[in-house]
Amino acid sequence: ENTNPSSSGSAHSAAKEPAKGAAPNAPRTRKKRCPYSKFQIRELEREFFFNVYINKEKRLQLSRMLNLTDRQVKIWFQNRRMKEKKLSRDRLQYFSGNPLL
Amino acid sequence: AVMILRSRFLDARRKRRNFNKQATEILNEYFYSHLSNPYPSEEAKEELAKKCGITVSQVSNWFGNKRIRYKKNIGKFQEEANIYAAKTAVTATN
DNA sequence: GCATGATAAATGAC
DNA sequence: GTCATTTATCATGC
Repeated sequence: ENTNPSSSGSAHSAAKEPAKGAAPNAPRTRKKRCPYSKFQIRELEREFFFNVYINKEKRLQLSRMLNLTDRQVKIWFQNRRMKEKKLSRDRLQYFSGNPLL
Repeated sequence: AVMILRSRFLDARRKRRNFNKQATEILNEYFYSHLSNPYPSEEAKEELAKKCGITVSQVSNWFGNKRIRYKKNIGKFQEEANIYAAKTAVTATN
């Protein structure tokens, strides 16, 4: 369904700098958020279930398979760990209210 | 039984419910009275959450959304800003 | 139909 | 690494 909009440059995807070296001012444009496809999410979740922390080799392998950058996979795992922590907090708060236990 | 609670918990997360008028009032009061730096501390968030009857995460969400949407269209919030500016001005003089 | 709350990518401080 | 945040997107309320 979805792949990187920066699909053109395969190897080192030009995530940020569109202009060449010419631009004197570097107002490094923030990369637009692009939601990942169902397939990408499934594979990331699968690996996350295996190991909450991913090593560099699996990260590179996964990034190639999913057409994501190494950095994107790394960030995804960081965000996913934060999500897990928040889920735990919310669960605790929700069930601590003794809904009907 | 546990499954019911679990599903209820999952449902309750993405089903959006508007905050009551009173909570929105409190949040807006804080936001517009700290417009130069609308970043409540963790302690302030907890106090706001308690007063509004919502969670700290919900307070963070509200301020995040408010900051970006205010910045993106200040004109649209001008009327609202004036209302709360006047309101806080009154409380300040008292 | 937008307003609004929650979540998902992406950045930066530390 | 965590974590608060920015931003766009999603899902719902009305």
